[in-house]
Amino acid sequence: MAQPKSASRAAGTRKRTRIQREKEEIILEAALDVFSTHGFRGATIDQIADHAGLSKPNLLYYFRTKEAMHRQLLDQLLESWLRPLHEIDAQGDPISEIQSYIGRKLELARDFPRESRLFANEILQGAPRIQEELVELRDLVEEKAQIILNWIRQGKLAKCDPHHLIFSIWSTTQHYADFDAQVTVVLGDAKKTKDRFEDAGRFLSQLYIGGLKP
Amino acid sequence: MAQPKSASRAAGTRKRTRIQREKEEIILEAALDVFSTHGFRGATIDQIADHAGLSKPNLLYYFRTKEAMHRQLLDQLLESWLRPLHEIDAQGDPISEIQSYIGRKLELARDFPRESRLFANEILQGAPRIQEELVELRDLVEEKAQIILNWIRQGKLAKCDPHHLIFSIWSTTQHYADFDAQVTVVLGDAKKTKDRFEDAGRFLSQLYIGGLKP
DNA sequence: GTAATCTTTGACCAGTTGGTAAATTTTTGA
DNA sequence: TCAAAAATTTACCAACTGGTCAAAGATTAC
Repeated sequence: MAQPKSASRAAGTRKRTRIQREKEEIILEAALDVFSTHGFRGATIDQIADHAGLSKPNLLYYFRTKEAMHRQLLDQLLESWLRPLHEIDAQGDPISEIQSYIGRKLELARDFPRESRLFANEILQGAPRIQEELVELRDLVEEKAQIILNWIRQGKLAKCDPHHLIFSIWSTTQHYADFDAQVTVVLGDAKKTKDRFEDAGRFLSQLYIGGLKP
Repeated sequence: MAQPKSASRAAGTRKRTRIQREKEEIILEAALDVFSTHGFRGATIDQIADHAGLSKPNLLYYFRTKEAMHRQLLDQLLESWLRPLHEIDAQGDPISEIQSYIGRKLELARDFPRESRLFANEILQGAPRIQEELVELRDLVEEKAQIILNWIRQGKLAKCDPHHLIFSIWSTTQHYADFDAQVTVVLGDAKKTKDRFEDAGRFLSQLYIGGLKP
């Protein structure tokens, strides 16, 4: 007999079997595909099951609800999402710290566009399922905003509002993942993804060096 | 007897009655609310009907399908959406042309956030319903990119990729509408919307003046 | 080998969804 | 005023939705 109580508790404490680990990974991969392009409400369990090549009841054996899949994806996402901001070093050179922050964010947008869109969908729809996590994000932003303010006070950076500086970096970098459909039409299919991100990196580098030099 | 064929053809050629004009406006207003927060697939006709204070069949008397409402919203949107870019004047002063373009885009984000989110939702989901319209957008971008390139050749603007310049302006300005839920958490509820957009305007002004001056 | 456990499936269900049909009520124009 | 047109409502439907259940099939540990 099935034991959904333990098996489907993906983040459970009981040790998971090999099959559990494999199937859960397959399911999350499929769920990421579907959630990131249709949003939570627009996605259906059947779609995810199709993508995963599993039956619907089989999916629900590993994750008790659609929301459980969504939640686990978001939880996994947020950690890696905040890491680049975390890595900003108060001891480093301000301009190059910000440059490499932009570089790391661009890499994330290039290598994990689905994750970016999953997050964008959630925020766009009012962030109903990640209010708590956003508080964590706010605290991290506050911490880094203070570092930036100190840099400004020390005359190492042009005077500016650090919050809006961070917002602008988020938006310009994530734009290439979230609005990929638009970017592709404007630049033409011919432009390869790799070139596109290199061009973007050059442009943003120049923009922020010019705009932030004291 | 009802004549859905003509009445529900919202953009029809037959002259519309007073009631038709009023109700269609009410419905589109409600549809904008719902579509912009849930996306096309996530929105239901019942929700829109509730928002509009009408019965579901009554809604479908004015718009034959859910898709018809969505399409009309997008059609109306795109014109006003492209206007700020249209207004960039090749004869004007480059830096101040770009400054006022940013200003106009920020105003749109402030005054029409739902429209911005409707558009964002559509692009995020791969722009399945507005591929044709995006081609129009591409041509306009190409035209303005040429103007910017000329400015650069004349030494009036720092050398940069005009496409990515436009992308960065789109993303930084629309961010305040599309990611409002996140911005509000980070800045705190206390910060009034008006102040927020003024701060953003100041920051972006500085960033682009510094980054684009030749 | 075999019993206990884990995995998968097919049949099913109640609620929701987009949309329809016909009858009724309201508005309009002569 | 009154009939034609327009607007609204009630009742309805088939397809889809998230999710359940019990039974059958596959693995595992001894």
